[in-house]
Amino acid sequence: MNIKKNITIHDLALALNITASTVSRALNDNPRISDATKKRVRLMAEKMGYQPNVAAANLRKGKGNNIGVIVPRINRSFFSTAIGAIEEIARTKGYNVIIAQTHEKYINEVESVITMLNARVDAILISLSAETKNFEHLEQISKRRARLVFFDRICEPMNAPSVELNDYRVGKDVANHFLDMGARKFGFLGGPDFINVYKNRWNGFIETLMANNLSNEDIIINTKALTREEGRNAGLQLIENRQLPDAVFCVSDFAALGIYQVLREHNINIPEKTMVAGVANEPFTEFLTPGLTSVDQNSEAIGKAAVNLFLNEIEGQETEQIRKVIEPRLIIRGSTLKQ
Amino acid sequence: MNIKKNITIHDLALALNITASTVSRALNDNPRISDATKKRVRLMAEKMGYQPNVAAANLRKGKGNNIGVIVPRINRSFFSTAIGAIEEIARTKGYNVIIAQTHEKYINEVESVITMLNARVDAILISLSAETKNFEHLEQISKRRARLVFFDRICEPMNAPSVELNDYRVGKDVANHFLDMGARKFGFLGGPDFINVYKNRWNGFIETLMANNLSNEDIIINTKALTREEGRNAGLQLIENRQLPDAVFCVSDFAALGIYQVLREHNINIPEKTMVAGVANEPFTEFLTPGLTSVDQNSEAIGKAAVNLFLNEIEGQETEQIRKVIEPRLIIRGSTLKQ
DNA sequence: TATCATTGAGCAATCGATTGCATTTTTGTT
DNA sequence: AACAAAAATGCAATCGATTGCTCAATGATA
Repeated sequence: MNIKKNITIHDLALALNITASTVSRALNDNPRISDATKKRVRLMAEKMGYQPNVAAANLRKGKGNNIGVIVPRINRSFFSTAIGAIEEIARTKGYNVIIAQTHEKYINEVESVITMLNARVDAILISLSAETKNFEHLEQISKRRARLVFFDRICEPMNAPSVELNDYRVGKDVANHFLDMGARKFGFLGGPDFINVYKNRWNGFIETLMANNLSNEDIIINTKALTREEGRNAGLQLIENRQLPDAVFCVSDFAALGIYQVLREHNINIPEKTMVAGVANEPFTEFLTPGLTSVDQNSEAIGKAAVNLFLNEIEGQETEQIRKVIEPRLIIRGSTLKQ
Repeated sequence: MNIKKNITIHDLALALNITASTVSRALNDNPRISDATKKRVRLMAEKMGYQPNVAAANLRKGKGNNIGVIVPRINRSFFSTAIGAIEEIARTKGYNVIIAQTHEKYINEVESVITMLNARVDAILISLSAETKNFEHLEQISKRRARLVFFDRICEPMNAPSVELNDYRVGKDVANHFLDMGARKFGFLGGPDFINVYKNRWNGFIETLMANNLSNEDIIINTKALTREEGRNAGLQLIENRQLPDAVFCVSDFAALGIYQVLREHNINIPEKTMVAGVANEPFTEFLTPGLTSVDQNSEAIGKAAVNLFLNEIEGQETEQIRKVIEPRLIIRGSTLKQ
């Protein structure tokens, strides 16, 4: 027969002629247990192939060892890299990482939060969906004694621990770079204004222009999706304009790509005629010809910071600031390098 | 005070003046409970904000509602897309998806398997690490009453359900395409031979050439990592050769990229002088100039098939074949299109 | 009306680990 | 040698849901 029942601490106790409590304490390295006993227990556990029943422990302790991560889409370089970083750290601390994607739908976000809470996650690290404007589901989290950490797309009013990119500086750096390259007329392709990320990029961009007595009132296009397709539409709009801008800033690389392609199809030279810059430093940006100037979001650092915010919190290190800002890095490539 | 204890089925039972067993059965839609009672229970559960304690249920039932997914790296377009597909389906069926990455290390794979088993996953969907040659840890899975499904990087001898790309055809299609384009001398940059994926690509490639009375014995480079860096090294090796091949097939886009870049840096025209093709259809391949011919692995289909293999199995639909093969799609771009 | 199904619901044990409190054993002190 | 203090271990309740078995109520049938 190969259907051996799972070994429990009671089996170990029996074999060692001690009680289950002692076994439990020994395995948890409780100081009340002598080193000798601990050693015996561990040896026997090894020998009998003991594997703890996490569900039982969870039930008793009222918590699991899980961290939930909710993002719009997993197969976005930014998110998958952040998740990778999160997983790496979480695992060394004994946490499992449960993932969910919202596909930018509010309803999916709500459901994922509930499911994760039921699965007894100790924390939810979340990057909000584009649709999310109501936050009741997130308030459930603390009521159910789990932690909440925002990253990237945060909800400022909730005042929860959060990690965000310095998106203001994203806009500022790009604007300054454009100015350095001699641009005087600007285009801007932005996203929904209620998402902090997009709002801040816009602010950083426009305020820097204004500080230089310039503006780009005419050529602002706000889109909802920031896909390549939307980028193409925006590009067509630009071309229909009587006068092309010297430089266009897109808050997303994919949208930038759309513009980029339309411009090239219309034989409008990048960067000589119009410069283009995006955000995310997606892998493909490097390989366009010319390369697409973009802003690296330091996704790995963001992921790491997010888990660490949680880990520090439960380890009682309140010293850490509750709101972490990661600095972006402007990657200058051919699309903004005029000779 | 806001520290209300969690509502349990006992609280519901008390409020409804029935027993916890009845509540449990009602919530699980057990036919032994009348519709009237079910309705009352559900209403009260809603009203009191009842949320099940999954740990308790898991403990009692001896299983969780989790699916574990283990891959080399999450932030690879292929894997993140596959995981995305898995998550999407799993969630609709009430499963949580727990992820882990091995970074191609055997030891990480072993540890992840153990942790996941302890977390009571119902299944582990795995794409093996490049180092994995020993499979004891995987045998644990069935002993602990969980299912095992391989995808992409599989272990043939274990004869477990698996989903793989038709990698033989990958090699074959590329070879045929090269032949169509008039190539007669070939380079090949491959990976470790004990990984099914690489072996099959090689076989498909070489056997197609041989069927045409050609070979490429001279120019085979096997590497371990298949990174861009390794690709560059391989590219340099090619150039040092007295005679460049007409076409080079790299079993990975990143490695192909390395070769591609080195060739360009040495002003060797692609495709006129040498054609290059890769595998994975990474997003960047489309945006190189010229575009990099590659083979799409249909990662979404692979992910879907993997979960479904598991889901069908537990739903008792043994009709499905246990070994699924997904067809690749050759994407021809400029890097192999001679005028 | 008596009898037997049938249906609906309750009882109580169970899953395996944890933990407050009690008890036993050991060590140290005078 | 006697006893307090400290160290090590045991006892038993507990976490919340599930489930085999028993019991009660309702209805059908002769």
